[in-house]
Amino acid sequence: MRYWLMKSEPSDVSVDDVAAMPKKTVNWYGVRNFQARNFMKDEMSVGDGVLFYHSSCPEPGVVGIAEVASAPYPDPTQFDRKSPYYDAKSKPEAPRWQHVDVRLVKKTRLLGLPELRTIPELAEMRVLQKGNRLSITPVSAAEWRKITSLLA
DNA sequence: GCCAACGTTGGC
DNA sequence: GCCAACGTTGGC
Repeated sequence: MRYWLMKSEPSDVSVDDVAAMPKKTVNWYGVRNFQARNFMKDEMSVGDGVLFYHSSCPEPGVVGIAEVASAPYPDPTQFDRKSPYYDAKSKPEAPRWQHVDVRLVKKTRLLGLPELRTIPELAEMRVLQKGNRLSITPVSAAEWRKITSLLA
């Protein structure tokens, strides 16, 4: 059992959007960074804990608790010529981009970036480091416990 | 809109 | 394999 923080732009897929989806589940499409992809492809397991994070918005921060809900499989947007995530270099017989499904367990209050920065136990979190851009980052068990306790 | 950080591309 | 140029991310 591992823990992850996954960023989504709410203008694309917000926590409320996921709450409204069948089974509160969304396929985590659009990741086009190899490091983030490798976390989904190689390191995630069904049932892993996920912090649902809103980025590139007026109030960035954690807005929900979710879980990994599938094994990795090819992101369909890579083959969709109309999608902004279309990748001409990816072939169906050798897909470049694998992703997982994510199921929202519960929407929480906003635990905003400024508040996250005030919590000493979270000082090492990847998402709080300067220059961090990675859209999926590992979260330690201690960080997970701290954050979920604040959101309980 | 700005800009720091950093991943990717492509010439050599 | 190096590295400059370029594009993107994402907070402010």
